[in-house]
Amino acid sequence: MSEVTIRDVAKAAGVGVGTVSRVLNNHPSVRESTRKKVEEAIEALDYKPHRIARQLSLGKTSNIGVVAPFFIRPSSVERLRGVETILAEHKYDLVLYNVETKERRDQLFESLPRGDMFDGLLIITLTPNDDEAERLLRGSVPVVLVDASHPRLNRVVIDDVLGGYMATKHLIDLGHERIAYISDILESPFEHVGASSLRYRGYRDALAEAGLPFLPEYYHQDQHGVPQARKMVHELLALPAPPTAIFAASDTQAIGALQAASERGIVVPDQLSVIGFDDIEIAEFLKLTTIHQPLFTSGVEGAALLFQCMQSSKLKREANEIQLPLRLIERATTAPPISI
Amino acid sequence: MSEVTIRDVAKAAGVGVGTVSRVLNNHPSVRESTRKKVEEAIEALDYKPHRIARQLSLGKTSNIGVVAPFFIRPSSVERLRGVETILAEHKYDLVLYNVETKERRDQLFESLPRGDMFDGLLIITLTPNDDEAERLLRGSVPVVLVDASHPRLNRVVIDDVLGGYMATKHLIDLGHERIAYISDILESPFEHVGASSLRYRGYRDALAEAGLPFLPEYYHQDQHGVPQARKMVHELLALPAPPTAIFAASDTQAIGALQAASERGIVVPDQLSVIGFDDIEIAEFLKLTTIHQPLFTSGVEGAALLFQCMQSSKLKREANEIQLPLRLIERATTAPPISI
DNA sequence: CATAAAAAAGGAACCGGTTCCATTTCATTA
DNA sequence: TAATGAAATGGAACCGGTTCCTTTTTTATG
Repeated sequence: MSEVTIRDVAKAAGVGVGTVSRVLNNHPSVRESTRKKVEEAIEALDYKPHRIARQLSLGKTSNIGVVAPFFIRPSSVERLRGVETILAEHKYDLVLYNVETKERRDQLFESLPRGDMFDGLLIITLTPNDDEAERLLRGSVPVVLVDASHPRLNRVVIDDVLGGYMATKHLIDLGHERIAYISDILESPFEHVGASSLRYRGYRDALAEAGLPFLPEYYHQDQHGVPQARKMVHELLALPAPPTAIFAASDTQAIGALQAASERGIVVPDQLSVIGFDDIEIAEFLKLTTIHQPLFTSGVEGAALLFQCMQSSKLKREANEIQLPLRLIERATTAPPISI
Repeated sequence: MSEVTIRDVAKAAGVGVGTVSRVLNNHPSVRESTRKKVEEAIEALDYKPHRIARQLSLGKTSNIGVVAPFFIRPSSVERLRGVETILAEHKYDLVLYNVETKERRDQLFESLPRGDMFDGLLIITLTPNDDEAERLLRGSVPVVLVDASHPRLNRVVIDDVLGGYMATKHLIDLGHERIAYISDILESPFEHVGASSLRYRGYRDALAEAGLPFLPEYYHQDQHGVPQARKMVHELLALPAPPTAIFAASDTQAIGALQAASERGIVVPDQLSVIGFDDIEIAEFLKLTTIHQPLFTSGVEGAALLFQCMQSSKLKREANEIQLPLRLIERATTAPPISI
């Protein structure tokens, strides 16, 4: 409808296009009387500048791109909320790339470094391999990873090994000896080295430190999601010597664990302890013991770091790493095991 | 980095820019040998077309815009998932506009009709007033409302009055006579006529039909969110004659209700029935009785309708309305009241 | 082999902004 | 009042694609 261009405005106001552009961008060297004329013409024609044209001319989009396995992870939503907070401050818009399949992931890593649609890129929970990292570095826009890591890229991370250790240690301290670990698939096609496998390392470390044996049958992995976790825990609880405690690599999976337990009439925490990871919003309501990681904050920090990089994009300094703290939140799903 | 343009490619391949463009767009009239030359040059220079420039030239963005009060409503996430499904099929990208404040809402309704950043606009859970609807209609891109309604705009809706009626009727049928309703603020700054006030109408209708009095003290409203709902329900349960059943306008608020009840040692559903609305993902896990609305489907249908409009944008036919069905899901938070 | 018709290719103009440079207008000072 | 410098303005060129019109090349036909 509104095909009013800057030239139409210029004509209507009886000035040149340059002057109209200067008015639009609050350039100081426009006489007050001229500015008024132009503003009246803009008003009269209901002119609004064409953002795409502006972007092409400026070589700048005022968008930032966010890639995330968005809908399969409630934690992504929380992170994105943090991102949004910063974006709103800077008047940047959000272009969202959701990832649910490996094809989509690869296609994005192929096309995103181009970066013509945004001035900065935030990658959440997807770890690039070395080639991909290289491409991103060569690309024209700054990149920040959140909940993913690569030595050559800016990143906001947590210590997943420590987190796995903390969770397992908590169960050990309560007196558990038969501790299972459930997680999504460690060799995930999504991630180069995923968080779950680092947490797994922490789990193994804690067991080893306590002199507890690692039992392969206590370690299950499947796609991320409540129903899959439920199924895994059913299998665990059907073992001849079932675990007395379960460490789930995410709260989502811990929910599946609680579900399975409840379906078998097993009372948590009396007969089974469950600890999760993330501390997503409903964790509190479910009274789920978990390792809290600052999800919202990770988004805020990631976006802030990205803007910082965008400002000083010239100086190719070292890749920054921001590490956020973890915290054990003891609620009501863990307790000492039943004494025999 | 990659400032390779189509002219560079043309030079390298020893052809004109037009030919390169034709190769890029699979135009038939390019000789096979020429195509090969060009493709080799593209490969050699690692050329990727500049999307913004393409958009300006084409007057088409391959983006669709989605506005939603996104992070305050888990239901929006589910809807967006549906939208994404369709988008991925069509190779469209998603530009997301989150709304958390009235200022932001108004600013968006002011600027979005311009529609230069996307080829179609989806508005979720935000109801435009008549002026805003008019602007949207005059704008250059098709618009579809999801979970919001305006007679002149395309929309995917549910019958909120019926939903409110169904929830209340369920409680009445169980034998409840003291039924409270909690909701977010009816005269919300976000919405012209919000869903909550329509559900409220259904609530009143059901009460009236059953000959039950409407008691103002059984009707509370506050900002949307778990803690606010929790507070409202604490107040309700502290009344001299507290309600025996609560209808919450959303599952999120129902969760707050459950929390408050549990904190007061009131057993659900024996001493208090709670019914929600939406059937968000955790509702099943919480065994929450609720009115199911097709959230995911609403996104799918909304996006599909939008693409349909975008295809046949010329013919200004009537505004379509797609109404999705509601379903009572009886789980474990409602039961007959205790007989006195 | 000449010629007409069809196919392929070249490149200017365009999309709608911004910016830089040249030019005009204004203000200041002698 | 003229000279000088500063401020304000006009508009061509540019950003990097696409497209249309024109020219060149190829193919088909007599």
